[in-house]
Amino acid sequence: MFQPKIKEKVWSVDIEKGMIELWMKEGWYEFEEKEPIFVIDTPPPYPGPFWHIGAAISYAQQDIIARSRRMKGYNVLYPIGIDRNGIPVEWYVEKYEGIDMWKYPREKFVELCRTALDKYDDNMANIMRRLMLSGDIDHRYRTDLDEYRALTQATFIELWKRGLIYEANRPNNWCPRCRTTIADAEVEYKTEKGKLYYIKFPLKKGGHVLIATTRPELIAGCDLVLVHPEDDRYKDLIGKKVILPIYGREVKIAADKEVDPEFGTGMEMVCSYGDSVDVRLFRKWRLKERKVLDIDGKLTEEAGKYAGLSVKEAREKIVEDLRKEGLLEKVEEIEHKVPIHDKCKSEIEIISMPEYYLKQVEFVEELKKIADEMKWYPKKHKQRLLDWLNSITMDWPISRRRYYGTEIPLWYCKKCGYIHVPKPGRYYKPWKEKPGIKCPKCGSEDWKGEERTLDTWMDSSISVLYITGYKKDEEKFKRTFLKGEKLRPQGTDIIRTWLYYSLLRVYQLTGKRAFEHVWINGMGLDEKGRKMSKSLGNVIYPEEILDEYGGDALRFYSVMEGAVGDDYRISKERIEGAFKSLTKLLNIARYVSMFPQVEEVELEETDKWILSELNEAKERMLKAYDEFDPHKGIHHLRKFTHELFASHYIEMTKERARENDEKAKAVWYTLHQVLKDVLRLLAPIVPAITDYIWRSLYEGSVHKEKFPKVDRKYEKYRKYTERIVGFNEKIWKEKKERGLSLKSEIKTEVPKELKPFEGDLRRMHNIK
RNA sequence: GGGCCCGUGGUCUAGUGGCUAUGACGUCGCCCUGACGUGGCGAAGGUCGCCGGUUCGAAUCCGGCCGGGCCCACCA
Repeated sequence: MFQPKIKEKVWSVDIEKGMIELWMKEGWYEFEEKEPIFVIDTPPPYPGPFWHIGAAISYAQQDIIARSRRMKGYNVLYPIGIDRNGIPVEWYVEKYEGIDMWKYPREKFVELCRTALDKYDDNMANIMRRLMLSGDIDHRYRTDLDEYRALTQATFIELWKRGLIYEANRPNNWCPRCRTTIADAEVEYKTEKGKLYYIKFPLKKGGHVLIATTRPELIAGCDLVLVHPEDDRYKDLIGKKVILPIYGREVKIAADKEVDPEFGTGMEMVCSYGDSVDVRLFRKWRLKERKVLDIDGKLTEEAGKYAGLSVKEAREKIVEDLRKEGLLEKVEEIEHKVPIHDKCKSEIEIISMPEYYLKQVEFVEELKKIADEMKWYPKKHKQRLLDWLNSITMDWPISRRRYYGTEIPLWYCKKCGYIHVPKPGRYYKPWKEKPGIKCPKCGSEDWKGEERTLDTWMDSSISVLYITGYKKDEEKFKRTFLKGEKLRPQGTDIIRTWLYYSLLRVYQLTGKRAFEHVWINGMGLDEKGRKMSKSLGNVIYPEEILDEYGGDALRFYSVMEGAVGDDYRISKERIEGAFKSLTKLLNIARYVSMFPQVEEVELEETDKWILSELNEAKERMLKAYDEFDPHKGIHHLRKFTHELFASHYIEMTKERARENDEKAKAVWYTLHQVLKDVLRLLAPIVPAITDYIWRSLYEGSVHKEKFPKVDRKYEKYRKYTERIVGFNEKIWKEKKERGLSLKSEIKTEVPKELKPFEGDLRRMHNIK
């Protein structure tokens, strides 16, 4: 009699692995036919040899949302994807194959990229399984599939036909390292120590003025010198001319109130292009652009004798020359911000190139409305999107001069320049395919295929359309995208890229807002609150944690730890603490498993009391799940389980449970009732241990269960909680102080408020 | 320069006007009972960032400051 069904006394990673294998065999989480539908547009991670533990944790948190929605009764569409387009794999191939992309046959290079990506694809999938993501990992989509790229191209073609895409030759952010134009959203700034050079510019009428600049190498591109209109020092010079040092060209002096008289000498030279201010000033003053830099970031013929030098070399050289000529007045050390490419962190130059643009400026107001309509978790991050929307002043350059991306599906007639746009639906590679038609304008068959690819955000930004069957399965699209609730979970770092571009593209294509819910997770930092990076040597890899503590412990830890949307520190010590909680849960179940399951019988007061507290924990936890923030409910649930249930209820009823009468059955019934509900409530967070326990004791799997219903039947019993806990603690303490064992007899009175529980309390404490 | 967020014992965390501020992890004692490699009891540890205001009463509301983080922006 009363033998536990659960044998293990300690939770273990091996049991967890066994559960994962079991689930894989059973094949789970097919998308079903029923409604309501809940769509989760999970960020497809980029494959690589290492996965950041913080990223891994955020996927676990998304899975908790998916599982909790399922248990709430939703049919959850939760696809898993891998993002494979773009620059990182190109670098990887260049580095590990020791080749230069530009000097390598494109077709072969693309093949090498694919092979490299495949190598890490499985690695990612394995970590996802260990994290116990309940999405369809086996049928994960990839953004470089022909089908996916065909959809990206189809959306390009549609927007092209609607006149939202155009080509223009404009100054843009140019990454010399990656040899491509990039969008403002991909630009970051870093603070750097730099030098401010004070240079003498001779005046045409004689004498000279002093101009301060950080970019002396760009003097060749100078087409205007500006002063503040109210600056008394220079009022007389407005309209006069200066002579550029080295080059001898004459340049006009003009007044513009944007000039800060306090900075440098209060006199500014405007060059093509030192920074984004120059770009604006060039447009404003209709200046003549001179291409001083080429695509490799080297100076051109325009720069005279400095042609062929890199920016750095040219700067040193020209400073030296100026010094020799006595034109360098002084050099000042300053800190300034330089724009860098978010992917490769190298400095960006502003260069004019012909690029394709997608209109975005005219959509900003509508997108602000959409930002307001969506529910944000947590609310505060909405501001980041609004800030970004408010800073958009130009359209989105979408063409990239790279190889591993979705090709721009266009051909140009070599004879008459006609642009051929193919029919949507297929995946086109114009750099190696012929369109197979005659030019409708001139009849020529001589075409030049477009060689550029699209910004990878053009692909990723339609993930929610791809997963809901847009342009492929109208029925599915209607049920999921149009009728379902859609959630976008993602990190703070990609609000202005992935989130913004998704909202823009989906709105342009469907006229709808892409999501009802936006859930923003915080970033995982190291134990001291610093970013994890290889250079700091503070990186923790998910495999390490998964091998040592398992996915359940990591998931439980992440829920115990931080509130949604805030950064949090990752601590092994605390993950270990989470693991201990799992062992405690296992042992609670082990105890319960000693007793048979019975039909509901007449309950004693103690039983009703714990059920009232169970309901309280339940209500809090369910509410937390509703708000996609299980953290809000988990502390109370843990307290209920470990303290009220394990320490108080179980101890109070231990004696009664060992009888074999109706009163014992009441305990048995209650024990199982509580355990089942606790398991159901915890199942989304710790899927392995809850299912292990469930399958050991009950029918089926806990993951096929629904959340328990709220039941306030015994609500009034909650008022006893404080007294019961207080009374028990008092007795424990008293026995302790008197050196008595907990089993030994004690003489005391049960307070009259606790009369309903007197029997259980007397047996528990052995009160005579 | 503008904006946003945050600031509770060593660490994490509950708590949006009201009993001596919650709990966890960790630390230090003691104890072990038949679900528990665990558990129980106890101890140390916080002027709830600082200052002022509102109020009978503030961690909680208001203002200012300090500190930390983030975003945006034209300092060449």
